[in-house]
Amino acid sequence: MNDSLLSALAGLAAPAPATLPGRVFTGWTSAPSRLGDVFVAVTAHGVQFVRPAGSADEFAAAYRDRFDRPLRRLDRLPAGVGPALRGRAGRPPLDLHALSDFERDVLAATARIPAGQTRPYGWVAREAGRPRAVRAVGTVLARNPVPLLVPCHRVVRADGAAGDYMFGPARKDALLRDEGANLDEVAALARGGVHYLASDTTGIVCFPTCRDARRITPAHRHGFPTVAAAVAAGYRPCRTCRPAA
DNA sequence: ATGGTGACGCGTT
DNA sequence: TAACGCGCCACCA
Repeated sequence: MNDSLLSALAGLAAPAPATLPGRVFTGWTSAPSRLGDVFVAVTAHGVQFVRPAGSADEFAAAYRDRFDRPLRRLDRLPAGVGPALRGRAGRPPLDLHALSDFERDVLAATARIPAGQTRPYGWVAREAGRPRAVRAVGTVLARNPVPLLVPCHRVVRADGAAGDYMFGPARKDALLRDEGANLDEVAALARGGVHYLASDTTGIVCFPTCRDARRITPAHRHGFPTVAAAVAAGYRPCRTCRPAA
């Protein structure tokens, strides 16, 4: 994930003035993405929504009802949005001012998951500073206003299953495979009760999709069902993927 | 040992 | 306010 997205999310941590939502100009357009053509709503601050193609009429009606103003059709997206939607490195500005602090924290944590890697819902909850709000994280991600731009498809269930996805579980799986995620290996490990991998040369334990875990030489690789078990065996949690302590 | 069930938990509407 | 949800874990058969 690129730094500009992270800083954009961080910058939004401060609540916007209450008057802002009604004053911000909004337009929409359609754009090609990794999920096919999508509807994209944009304000002066950045992308506000990414939704399935065909959402325009419904969105425009809701917008008129709420703000008493027509929704303008745009002929182009802000710089960086198109490439980011198509899965290339981009610098998509985001407008998430309408979200709660919790929602922003959840999306910011999700944005830190590298392409091709996955993290459990519980990991996002902990990273967002609410370790027990696991189910609330699921609620937030189910309504992620900017899928793809904030990669909620990289958040999976703790038991190794993919979990649900707003565009369908099959799409979630396809997106992850397209990013090079080692889903088959992860599934095979999970079947054996292994959810973490450790290296006896570095003494570090990782999530199986962590780039560091994937470079562990087979002879030095050890599987564990929990981080606690790995720690008890003398390993410490990876600083990159931060598995639960 | 694997799969189903319920209590639990939390932020939001 | 009570009910809801992209979850999690202990417990059971």
